[in-house]
Amino acid sequence: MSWVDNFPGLSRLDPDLRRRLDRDGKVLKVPAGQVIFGPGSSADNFLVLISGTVRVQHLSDSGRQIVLYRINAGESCVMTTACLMAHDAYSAEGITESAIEAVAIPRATFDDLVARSPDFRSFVFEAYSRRIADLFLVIEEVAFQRIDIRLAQKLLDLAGQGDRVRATHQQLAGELGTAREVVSRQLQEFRRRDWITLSRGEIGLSDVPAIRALAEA
Amino acid sequence: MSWVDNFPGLSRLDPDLRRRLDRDGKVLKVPAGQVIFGPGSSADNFLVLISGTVRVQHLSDSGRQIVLYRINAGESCVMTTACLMAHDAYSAEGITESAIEAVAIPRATFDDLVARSPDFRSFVFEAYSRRIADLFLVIEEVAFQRIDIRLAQKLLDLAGQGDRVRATHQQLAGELGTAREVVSRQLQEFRRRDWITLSRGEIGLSDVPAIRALAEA
DNA sequence: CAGGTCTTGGTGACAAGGTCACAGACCGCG
DNA sequence: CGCGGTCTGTGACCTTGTCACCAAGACCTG
Repeated sequence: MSWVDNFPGLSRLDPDLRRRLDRDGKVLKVPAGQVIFGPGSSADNFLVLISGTVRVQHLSDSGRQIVLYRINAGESCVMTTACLMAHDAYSAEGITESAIEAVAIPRATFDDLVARSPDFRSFVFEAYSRRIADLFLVIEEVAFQRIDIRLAQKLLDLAGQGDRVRATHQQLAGELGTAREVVSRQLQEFRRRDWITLSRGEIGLSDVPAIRALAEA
Repeated sequence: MSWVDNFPGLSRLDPDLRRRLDRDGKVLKVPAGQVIFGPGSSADNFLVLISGTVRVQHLSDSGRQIVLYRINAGESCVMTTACLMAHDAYSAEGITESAIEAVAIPRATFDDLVARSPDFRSFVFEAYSRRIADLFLVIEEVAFQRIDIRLAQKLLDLAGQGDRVRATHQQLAGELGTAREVVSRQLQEFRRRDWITLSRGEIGLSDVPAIRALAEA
């Protein structure tokens, strides 16, 4: 039983290629809140996440921030890979949101696997496809969607199955690429409608159906 | 002499792989203003541009539009490729801005070249890197940059070496992902400062240094 | 040429969102 | 308890987006 079994896209690989992955890939554990890549740091590896999540965000010169996408367990950091391949500056940074386990696959092994395995190739290209779709969605939302709707979506997203969100207004603003004041005001409006309850660092969702209705408007 | 010679990234290929590209790649000519890919149409080819440019844009439900990037001669449509590989809907459309010549490389040939040639792999990954950087830039601009600065940049960009831009206000709005009225008002402001002259379908740049100063602010 | 129609551009009024300034509430800690 | 740091609330103001409508130019057709 090796980490490779956690990846649906990789489990079909040839036995000897799997052995190669097992042998060359180094398992890393990183605690929460660490910057694992960003402008400056150029790790020379293809990273694949076994557990935990990594938030990828962009910081503007003006100090504002936007979350581009999250890398979840079973996914890989293809974006960084492309930039590393092209020896290019990657203008986003990746931060661990929880403690993570990841496998670092050296560039040479990555290249070899791409060359030898159609399954590995489709693993890589599917990962690209998902990320690009994520970026398109971010552009669509930032350019054309109302902030109240985006905030409602984000609250539901961050709450998951539960009914509360642990985040400061500043953090929510960073998720959406807007300003803290805007989030504060929208949350006030939601509270006025009795959709949520507010306390320091936490938001309780008391009328999920109403929030969902707005999010899907 | 074949089209392959036009591509710096491909000219280093092995002679027999180049022959394979020559044999399997079909040269297409498409007139200006055609939609060559978009939601619905899923061409099963890796496209590479010999001449002309293709504008890739996204249409929102609300009828607004934004230009994501342009594919120039010597570049390829990697984004579509990733989505095709993953059998995924591509939510942007590509439109020829001029008459183009392109080479369509069948999926099987593409896959084979990725497997066999390190040079072809780096051609593909570099193309990804460039596109991803473009998308990051779009997100940064839409989310954080003022519209007057973006409009100034776009005017300089579209003017190229010349001092005039042939475009309607509506088209400029589509470039920037904003509304036509916003562009009209900003252009009025620029004219009030004697930076530009306005006529139907055309903008003359009379004070390029001033426009550049704003664009670089 | 007159009249109709479509495209393009201009503008006022208003709504939504971003910026700035500042105040008050809460938190942990000595 | 008092103090500094973080988090939240809010008013004023500016920029951007939306809506409604009009006018000028282009183009077509009888």
